[in-house]
Amino acid sequence: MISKTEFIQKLRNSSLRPTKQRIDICDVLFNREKTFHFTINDLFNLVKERKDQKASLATIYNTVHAFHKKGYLKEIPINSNQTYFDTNVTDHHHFFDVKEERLIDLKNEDVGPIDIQKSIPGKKIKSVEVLVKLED
Amino acid sequence: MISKTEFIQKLRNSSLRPTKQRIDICDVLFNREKTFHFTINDLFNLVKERKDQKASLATIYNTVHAFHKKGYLKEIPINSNQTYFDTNVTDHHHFFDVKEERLIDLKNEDVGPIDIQKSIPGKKIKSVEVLVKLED
DNA sequence: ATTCTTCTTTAGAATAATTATAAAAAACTA
DNA sequence: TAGTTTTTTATAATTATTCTAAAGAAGAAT
Repeated sequence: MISKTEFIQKLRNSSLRPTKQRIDICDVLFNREKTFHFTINDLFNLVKERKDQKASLATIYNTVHAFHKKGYLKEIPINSNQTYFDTNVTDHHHFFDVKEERLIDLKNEDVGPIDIQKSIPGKKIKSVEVLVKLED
Repeated sequence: MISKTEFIQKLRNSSLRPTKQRIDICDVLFNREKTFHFTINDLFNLVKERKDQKASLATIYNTVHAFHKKGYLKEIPINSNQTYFDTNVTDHHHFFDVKEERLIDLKNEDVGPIDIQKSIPGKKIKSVEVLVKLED
């Protein structure tokens, strides 16, 4: 359970003003047992459900982008009509159930080390992500 | 160099009528030394450049979807404003240069075997794709 | 060839995710 | 409290993609 004060601290440390909306979004995103996957729309609805506060869709977009930029959220590379984000920013991979449009975490240990034996001059590797598509 | 007749054959075998537009798109897509990555817009422009024939944007969409469904094109899982396709339908992976928005093939051999040590009940693996993001 | 049926193309409208805008509100500073 | 900067917000703009329905092309039957 992360306190409001902690969120305020963290936001300040990231030079993001701790607005009511941002604190609320933090609470929805990071006060959970497990990390989770969401779309902008998911998050918009989750925030809307709360009685205390609401945030406009534009704010959800702004905040998610700000958090992503700061490294508090990870974008999951899949082709979908909506962009998926992940509160698990550690190095890991995903299953994607194409039929149900559902993402499932895949731990690094469940994939084993991936050794990229090719390099591109002048470029370095930023991330290595595995996407495993599932079917019935 | 693949002949028009061959394209017509292949289209017929796939129960796709060999229209002028489809044959032209085949020529643009498959009559090349190397496989390549493209967006709908790229393809639209490539077809437009040709003097002999032009195809509407809707036809480009229709055809790409049809070819994808038949397994002649592969969709590359990345988050971009546009969807990328690949004429290389063999099992392989990609580098994505985020800055230049450029895709580069990564052979299976350059990645080594990927062993997914987790399974989801009732589901089987359809594909395993690695995306390596590059930065400067 | 001619007619009939089915599939395809096409322009344009519709949809939907995302981004841009600019004024009002909130947060910070002095 | 007044002044400055950042943020929120409603709304408009943008853009990739899908839908629609009419015209055109391809294939089949005669």
